[in-house]
Amino acid sequence: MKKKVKLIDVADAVGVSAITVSRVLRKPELVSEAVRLRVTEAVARLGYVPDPAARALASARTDVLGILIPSVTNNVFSNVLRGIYDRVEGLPFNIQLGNTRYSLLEEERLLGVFSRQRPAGLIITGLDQSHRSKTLLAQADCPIVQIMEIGGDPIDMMVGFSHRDAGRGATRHLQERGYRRIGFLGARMDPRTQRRLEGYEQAMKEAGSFDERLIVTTHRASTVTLGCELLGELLSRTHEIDAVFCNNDDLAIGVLFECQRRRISVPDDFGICGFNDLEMTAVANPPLTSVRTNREEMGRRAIEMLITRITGEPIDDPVVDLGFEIVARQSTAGPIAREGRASA
Amino acid sequence: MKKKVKLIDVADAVGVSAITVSRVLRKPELVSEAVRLRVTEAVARLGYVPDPAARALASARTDVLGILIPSVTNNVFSNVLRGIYDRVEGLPFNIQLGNTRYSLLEEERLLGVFSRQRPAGLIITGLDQSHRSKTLLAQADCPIVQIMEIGGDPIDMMVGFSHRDAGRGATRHLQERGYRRIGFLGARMDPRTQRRLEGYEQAMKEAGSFDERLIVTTHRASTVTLGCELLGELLSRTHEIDAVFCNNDDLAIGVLFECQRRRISVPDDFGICGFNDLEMTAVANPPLTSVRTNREEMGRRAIEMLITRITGEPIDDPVVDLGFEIVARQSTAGPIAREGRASA
DNA sequence: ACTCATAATGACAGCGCTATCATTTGTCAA
DNA sequence: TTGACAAATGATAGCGCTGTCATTATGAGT
Repeated sequence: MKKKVKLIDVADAVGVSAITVSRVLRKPELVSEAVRLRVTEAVARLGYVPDPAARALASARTDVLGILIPSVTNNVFSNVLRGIYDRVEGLPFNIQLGNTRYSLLEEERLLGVFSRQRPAGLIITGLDQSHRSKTLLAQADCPIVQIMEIGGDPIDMMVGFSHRDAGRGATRHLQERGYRRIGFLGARMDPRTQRRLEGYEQAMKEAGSFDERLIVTTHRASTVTLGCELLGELLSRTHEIDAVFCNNDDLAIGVLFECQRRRISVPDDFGICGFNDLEMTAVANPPLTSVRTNREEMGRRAIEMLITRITGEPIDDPVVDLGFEIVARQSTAGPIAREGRASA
Repeated sequence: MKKKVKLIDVADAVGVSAITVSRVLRKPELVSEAVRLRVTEAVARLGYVPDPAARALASARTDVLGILIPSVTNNVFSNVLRGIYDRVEGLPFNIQLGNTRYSLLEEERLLGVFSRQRPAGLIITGLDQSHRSKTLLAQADCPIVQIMEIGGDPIDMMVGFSHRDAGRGATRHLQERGYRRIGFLGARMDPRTQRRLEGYEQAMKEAGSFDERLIVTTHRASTVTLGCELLGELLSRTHEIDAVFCNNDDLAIGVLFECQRRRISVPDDFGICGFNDLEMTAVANPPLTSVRTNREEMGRRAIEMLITRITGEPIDDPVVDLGFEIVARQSTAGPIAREGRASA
């Protein structure tokens, strides 16, 4: 391994002081063009790359943007991540990803690790941080964006949408299409799923058709297979069901598969509404209605908000509501008019 | 923001020197038990957390394990990631994730960023690094694991399986089940997909049924919708097709959906074999045959190999073949005996 | 001509920690 | 008792960079 090229090596090569080279790299506007060009050339020629640790130690600041998400395998978060990586491309920042695995304790631990690094900015998922986490965030001394949801007091900034409204909107859509006995299937009951359930409950109560037996939830992570199982569970409780609002599209696809298997006709006998609008829903048979949320945009916006704050520009609104859209497809086209649903 | 607690603060509180506190944290076996206990207590009481930048600068070593993967949205890699995060939990290391987006240039750039941090270990995807990347890796002075594939000379260590063998295995499975005119659908033609195609070609040539028109590939990222489209493309070329080997399960699900739509009977008229064995394949209608690969295990093993090397223990074999398994399900149960396939 | 502001560069210290070597203390064989 | 050696602890000197202030050169205003 050849010896590392340091700032001073570049400086010596050009015949300036180390600090001038540093300035060419950090604040080029402070250096005359002539010197700047010679330094840039020498940096390239010698293959100099700054040492991030030394830089962090000396400047009490890093180029790290810390991201805390609860899962790397969940589609929803990887979509957000893609937006984040997209937007950060070409900018002088580095993404550091923390996987909290839906654990508040792990979130605290990672926040500790991150904040010791004096990040340039932080992105954290959701509104429900622990008290200790909030303390850590308050001390972090960098811009912070909470993503996925909006509501309550932002720690600093927020970008997301109201899961409660989305849950209510999806349920109302089913009601408008003529479904009455609408079930709720929820897995991985994290705070956002919880609020979608609240929206569902509200819509059902408003329609006077709320019934606890229609709600099936589990803390297990959601999968397509689980969608099949949960539908089975729901149907075993009561057959007087004519639609289901699934908390995400994996469950919805599972429900669809299970309906195919049980020869339950979708949407005539049974309506299905998913959540997240994964691309697959559009080509299923029948295509599935789902709630579209712009997750990549959420990632991009979060980065933009951080950058804006880091560069010291003013922010118009610290809370950005990205909204949602009910994408109505055939799976909720409406029931065939008849008394209740024929048993499978 | 309250003032940061430093090593020296802890040392003063206990009445020892800073270096002793450092040793309690780094190499506790060098410190007497009495002192160690008092220091540990003070660390907890004062809430001291070491500064990673200072540590990195002084020791020329970090606790960072750098991971380079081509995509964060692709299931395959997020499964590997999960294994990695699982295995690293509780260990004194931090994962730093780099997203190369299938770009060798971005891989080089990230490798530069990573190696400047003097990581404790590196995990990199695949065998096909650029020359510059290989140079950087050779200079990295830390253990390195190449994941996803095996073959060729390992830079240091490897864990994965032969994609060529897997592609051949899947094709042979279709042949054994009586399918003859077997198409190949491939998206995102990365090196691994390429080698699966080679395996397919080999099997088809061995059976004397190779035909270029049976191969449909694209560089677009694979999606379920794309699976529908590619099947359409394939069928528009020739109707004499009785099965298809899809390069991953997204495509396979899309093909299945498209078959449902075109009323092509699976598996009687048409066999479908996917790749990766996503959980969803097992509950589709009919359940899809797929090639199972243990991706989480791959992540875990990669971490274990790094740890073993970091702690200086000997490694039994630097190349670990995790193999694959053809999970035969109904979608390849075999064609109904008749002349060719009836046109849709 | 002389101040004063501005631009361009440099000297120096120090960020918080650990590697290295030095020193102190305790232990034991001769 | 004494020297030799190991165990425990400390003093010192950086790691590679940037913040801060100082210095020099340049030009404008009176």
